[in-house]
Amino acid sequence: MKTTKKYGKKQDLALSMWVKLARAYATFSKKSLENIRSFHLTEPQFSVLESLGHLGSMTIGTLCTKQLVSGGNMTLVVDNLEKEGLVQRIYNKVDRRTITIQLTPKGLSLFEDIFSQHAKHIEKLASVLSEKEQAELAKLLKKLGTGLSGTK
Amino acid sequence: MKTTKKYGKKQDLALSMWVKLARAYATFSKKSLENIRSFHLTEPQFSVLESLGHLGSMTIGTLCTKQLVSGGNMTLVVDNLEKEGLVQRIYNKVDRRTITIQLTPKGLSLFEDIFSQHAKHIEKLASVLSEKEQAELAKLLKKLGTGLSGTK
DNA sequence: CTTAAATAGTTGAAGGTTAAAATAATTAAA
DNA sequence: TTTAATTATTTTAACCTTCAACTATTTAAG
Repeated sequence: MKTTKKYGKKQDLALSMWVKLARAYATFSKKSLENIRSFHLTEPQFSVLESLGHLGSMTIGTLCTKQLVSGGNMTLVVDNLEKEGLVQRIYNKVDRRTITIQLTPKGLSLFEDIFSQHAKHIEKLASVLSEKEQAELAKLLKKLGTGLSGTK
Repeated sequence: MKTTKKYGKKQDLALSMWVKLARAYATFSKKSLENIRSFHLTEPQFSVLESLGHLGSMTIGTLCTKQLVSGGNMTLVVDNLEKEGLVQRIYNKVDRRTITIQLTPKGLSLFEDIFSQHAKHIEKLASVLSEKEQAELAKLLKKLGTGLSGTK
């Protein structure tokens, strides 16, 4: 294993947990990405389509909040989706600072085509764990994630 | 919640688990990164120093395996660490295709300065969960990670 | 030995990522 | 109202990331 026991019991436990979280995420993410690439999309592009498809049109800023990324980043991802003709920018009349992103017909059609396939793929990957284990893992991850969000 | 229940019970469970894994990782990673940035290092630079400090000098290829990244990537990260005078390339005589990366005195000194601080920081973040929960989470994450590694 | 295949690392192109600075528009304060 | 502060998005610079093509070296086959 990576972390040699050198920092005391509590710290070793925390470091070990963090290493395993990072590795599990990296491995799962890589497998998921293989599937996404087969649709000729990048991971962040896919996530944006997913948000728009499931929740409807929203502003750049809202997309940033959902995906936990910076504004500069989202500008580029939306640019690239727009080049592909999958989304379009709608300039709002009410508040002219905001821009709403919506799926084009092509984008909506793609969304509908690929998401059930993708869900099947995720299910298959997760089946490394039993349903009970998945539920327990989800519970702990949620506690960790939400607990951290409030941290300084 | 993000995933609206539309894909059947098993798929919803898997999707929900995957969303929580991604969020917990993103949040923990962001908090950890704040600490790393205070040492004027990027995350991959920090990881390379960690490997070299804990495990000793190794080739570019071995670093790639440890960090699960591509060769082209590691070339750049090592370039940037070399510019900072933290590591150096050692051209091997035995097999002239390989290059060993080792810490400079400056790099070793930095490693020794920052790792106990970083371990404390990770411990603090992880303390959102009890020790028992951390152990349980680590166990499930390990099973997921190693189980996936063998998947097609 | 000579050629072919495999291995280690670098390079270049295309995207993603952040932080900081710059624009533009809205809201609040004096 | 005029000015100041805030909000939404874009731009830029620096770094990370992968994949595919390329160089150099080593190993294996004939």
